[in-house]
Amino acid sequence: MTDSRSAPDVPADFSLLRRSCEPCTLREFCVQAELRLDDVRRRGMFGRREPLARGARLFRPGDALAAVYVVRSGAIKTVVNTADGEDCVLGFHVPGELVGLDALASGRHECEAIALMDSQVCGIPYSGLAELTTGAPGLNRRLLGVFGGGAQCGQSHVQMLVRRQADERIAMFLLDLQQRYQRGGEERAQIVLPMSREDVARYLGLALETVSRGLSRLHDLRIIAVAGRQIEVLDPVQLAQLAGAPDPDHDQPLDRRA
Amino acid sequence: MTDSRSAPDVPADFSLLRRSCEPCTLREFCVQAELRLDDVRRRGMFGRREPLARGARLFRPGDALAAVYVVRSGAIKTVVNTADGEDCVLGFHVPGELVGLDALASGRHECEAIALMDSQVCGIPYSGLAELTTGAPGLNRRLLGVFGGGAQCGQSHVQMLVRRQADERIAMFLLDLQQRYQRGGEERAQIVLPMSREDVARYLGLALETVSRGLSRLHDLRIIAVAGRQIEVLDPVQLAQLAGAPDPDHDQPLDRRA
DNA sequence: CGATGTCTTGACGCTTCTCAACGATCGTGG
DNA sequence: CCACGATCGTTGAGAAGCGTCAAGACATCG
Repeated sequence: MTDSRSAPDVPADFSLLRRSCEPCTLREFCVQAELRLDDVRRRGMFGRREPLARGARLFRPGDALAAVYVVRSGAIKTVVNTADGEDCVLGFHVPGELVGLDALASGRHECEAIALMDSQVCGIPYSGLAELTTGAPGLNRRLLGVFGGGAQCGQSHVQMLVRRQADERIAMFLLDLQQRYQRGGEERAQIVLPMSREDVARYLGLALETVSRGLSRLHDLRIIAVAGRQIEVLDPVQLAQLAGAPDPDHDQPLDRRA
Repeated sequence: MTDSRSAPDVPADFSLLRRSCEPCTLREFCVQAELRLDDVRRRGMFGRREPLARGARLFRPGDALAAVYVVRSGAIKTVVNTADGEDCVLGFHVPGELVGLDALASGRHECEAIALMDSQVCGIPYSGLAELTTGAPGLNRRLLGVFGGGAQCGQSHVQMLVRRQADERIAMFLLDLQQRYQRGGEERAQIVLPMSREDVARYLGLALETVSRGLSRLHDLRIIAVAGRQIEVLDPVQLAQLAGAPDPDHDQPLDRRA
C-alpha cells in the first residue's frame, strides 16, 4: 500500500502501469488498450488497482462476474467451500497470473479469492474486455488462448493429485511454484511460500501433517532446505526426479526409512 | 456409422444438423452460422462429421489446434501421458460436450482424445470460430463463456480427488455422469458406462480394484445395482449423501464392514 | 509475559495399494 | 458347435502409506 494513492475513479498512470506490467499475462491487451486511450479513460478501464490486505476477499461465491483480475504483487488463493464443510484450495496465483476465470461459464463466481498477504491486483472489467477485442480477430484469438490457458491450470492440478504419493505431490508443487515465480525474472533457488502448510495440504489433497513431514524428509535428504516458509532448492535434479521426471533405467526410489 | 454417408467435403445437411444438435454446447453458434450460409459453405465449416471407431484417436499430444470438437454420439476420453509411464484420464466427454480445449493456450494439444466406442464428432475449425464472433460482442462473450466453462470442468474434477475417499469419489462420479447424460433428455436411473473400470480408476485416482470394490459395496448396500457396465441408481438420496450432499444433522456414515 | 497461531514430531489405526487367483464374456478359428 | 485365448471384472490377503489424535516447539503480537 505504498503507491496506491491514486483515487479509485482516476485513470491509471499508463507509463507506470506499463513499467510494472512486464510479466503480466494480459499485457498485450493493455498495450492494445492504449491505442484507444479515449475509450479507456471514458470507461475507467485498467484504473482500478485495488490494494488488498492479507485475508481480504477479492470476490465471494455467488458474486457476479464483474472483472477479471491480474495479480500485480502479493499472492491470492482461490478456495471452494464444499458441501461437507471442508473447503479445498483450487489454486494459488502469483504476480502476472489471472484470477476470476471460474465465473466465465455461469457469470457468477463459484469460488472465493482470498489474499494470502497484502496484495495488489489489476481489475479489468469483463464487459470492456469483450468489446475491446471485437473487430480484432487476432487479438480475439489471443484472448481465447489466454482465457483457455488460465482455466487450463486445473489440469496440471489434477495431475498432481492422481495416483501420486505425498512426496511426489510436494516435489511437483515446489517445482511448479518455483517456475511460476521465475516466469518474470531470473532463476532463483530460493522460494518464500506465501501460504500456510494447511493451504498447501488442501491444495495437494493431503493432511497438513503429511505436508510438514514431507518437507522435513526432503530437508533431511538434502534435496531442499526448509526454514519455515523459506525454502531453498539444493538438488533440482533429484527434486525433478521425485516429481516424475523420466528416468527409466536409474529407477532409484526414495529411501523412506530416513 | 449408419447415416454418415455424406462425403467429407460436402457441406452438411443443416436441417438434419439442427435436429440432432439440441443438447449441443455450441448450438447457438451453429444457428448463428446459418445466417452466414455462404461463408459457412465456402469454408466447409460444420460439415465435418468424422466417424470414429472405438479406440481411434481424435488428436494426439503435440498436434496443432485445428478444430474444437463437439461429441455427437458415443463417448470420448482425454488422456495425458505422464512422464513415468502411467497415463491419467483427464475427462470423459458425452454427446453435446466439447473436446479439444486443452490446446487453446499453447496452440498444441497436450493430451490425446480416444473414442471409447464408435462415435461421431462435429469438428469446428478454430480459425472460423474466432472470425465468426468478430463484430458480434454478445456472441463473443458467449463464446468466452462456453470455452471457459469447458475448461472449467477440471475444477470439479479436482474436487472429486481432494481429500475424498474411494466411495465418495465413485458416488460423485456416478452422479456427475448421470447428470451429464440427462442434460439433453429425460431423467433416467439407468446409466451405461462407456468406459472400463481401469479408465474410471485413472480418472478418480484410484486402483481399478478399489473402483470395483466400491461399486460392489454400493451394490450390496442397495444404493445402486451393478451389472457390468450397466448401473442403475436405486437410492439417489443416499448416493447424493455419500457424494457430499449437505446433511448436517443426519450424519450417518457408511457402514464399511459390510 | 502470556496468548495465539503456526509448524513439527510421535504413535496408532485404517483406507487403499499391491500381488494374486478366479470367473465372466466375447470373438476367433478349428 | 465347441474349444480356446483375450479382455474385462471380481474377490481375497497382506503390506504400506497416510490420516487422525495428541503433545510440544517456535514465533508473533498485544
